[in-house]
Amino acid sequence: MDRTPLPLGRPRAERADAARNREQLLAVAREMVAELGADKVTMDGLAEGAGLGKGTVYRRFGTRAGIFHALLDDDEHAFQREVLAGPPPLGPGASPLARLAAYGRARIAFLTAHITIVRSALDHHRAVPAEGGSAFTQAHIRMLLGQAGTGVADLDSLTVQLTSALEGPFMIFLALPGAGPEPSADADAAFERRARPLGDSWQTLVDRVCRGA
Amino acid sequence: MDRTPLPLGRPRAERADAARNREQLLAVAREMVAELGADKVTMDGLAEGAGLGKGTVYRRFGTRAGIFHALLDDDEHAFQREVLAGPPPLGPGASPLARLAAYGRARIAFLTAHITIVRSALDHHRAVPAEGGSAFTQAHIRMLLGQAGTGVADLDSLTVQLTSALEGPFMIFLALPGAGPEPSADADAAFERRARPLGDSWQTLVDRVCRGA
DNA sequence: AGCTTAAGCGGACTTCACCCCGTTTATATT
DNA sequence: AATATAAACGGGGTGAAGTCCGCTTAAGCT
Repeated sequence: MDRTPLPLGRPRAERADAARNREQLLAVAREMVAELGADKVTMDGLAEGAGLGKGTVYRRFGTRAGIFHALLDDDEHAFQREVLAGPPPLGPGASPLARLAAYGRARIAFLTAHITIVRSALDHHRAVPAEGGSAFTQAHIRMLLGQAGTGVADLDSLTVQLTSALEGPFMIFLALPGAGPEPSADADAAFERRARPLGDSWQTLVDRVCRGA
Repeated sequence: MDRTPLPLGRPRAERADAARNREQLLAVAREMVAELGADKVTMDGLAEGAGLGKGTVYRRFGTRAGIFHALLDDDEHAFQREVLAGPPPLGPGASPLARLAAYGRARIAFLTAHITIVRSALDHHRAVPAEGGSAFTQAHIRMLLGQAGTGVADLDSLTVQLTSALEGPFMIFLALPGAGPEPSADADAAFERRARPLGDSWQTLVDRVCRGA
């Protein structure tokens, strides 16, 4: 008889201890980020804090950036769900241009809220769209531009540039106000204050870019 | 008598040995970049290759990124001179919009030509406009936008976003074709092929953004 | 020419990301 | 329940960035 209790085809389910350890590591990581700031989180420290070996941390997350990527993952998925199936104008139903504007504002809010982790999740050894949230941003912008009928011939290049315009400021071009690595309420507040102007500016940008042909 | 052979007021001139060593280090660095690729250049290796101590390398350049920054410096200055005092449309004389377009194309060419070093010159611990070439890009774009009379209220935010749109792709958003760290003629060629479309796209972008009011 | 001193120098040291591989263990099978 | 096996684990090892601090020396002074 062939009663495989697991989905066929898949090589194997995740082992129970592995799952438990991943949760444990993420919990400890979250705690360390809150307590010490993201860039005080070391692989050794995380392993020790979780009572596990360093090798285990690497098996789970592959790289330091991977930890922060995982930390972001839940929120990122919720965000993407809103975009793909939520109410308009962020979700489907509104005009492409309206969705583009709404996406920018929402993304800016998301990045602002997660700024320290977003920065730590950058893997300096590989280009960003490879795996990160920017891949989604890029794909979504690309789709909306296509629907909007901008009259632009080379949508690929435009997409890359708009993605940069949207996410670049957070990744590299905007100095963190506090400059210090510790999480500071002041820094957060100052960053919030920048979020709205950037959102407005994004709106202007896409309005004008799409008003072509 | 008071015949100071050195500029007064300045604390002290650079010592001769220091200058000699800096040249030496830069020469060795250039050689290592050409021979091994930028990310095989280590501080230890550089020091040893130059026959100097590691402390000296750090005194001169402060950080690994500093080396590449210094390597870029000459060309960067030449580039800036062209922009500030060269012939139009890159230099002064043309309309702001024409200069903006020309600047983008020129900057893309510059970044393309220096791509590996540009990437190595990124300091992941501080935001880019702080010291790098992007500060100049940002200032220049800001000035031209002001002159162009775009009708946009918040030029600061727009400037940050356009700077990101221009330089972001090279810094982080564009995967290097070869993916390998060694300098490959193929990778360079593939990168060149992306430069022109990006330039065209930049032209469209600024055309449309400025055609506002 | 000798003296003073601040700048320059060097390399041991620390910290951290990431690798490796022998050992342990959860799970499926019998 | 016993066994087989692939996955998970752990922690020592490696390479590189960046720091420290006592020694050396170039450059100005008398």
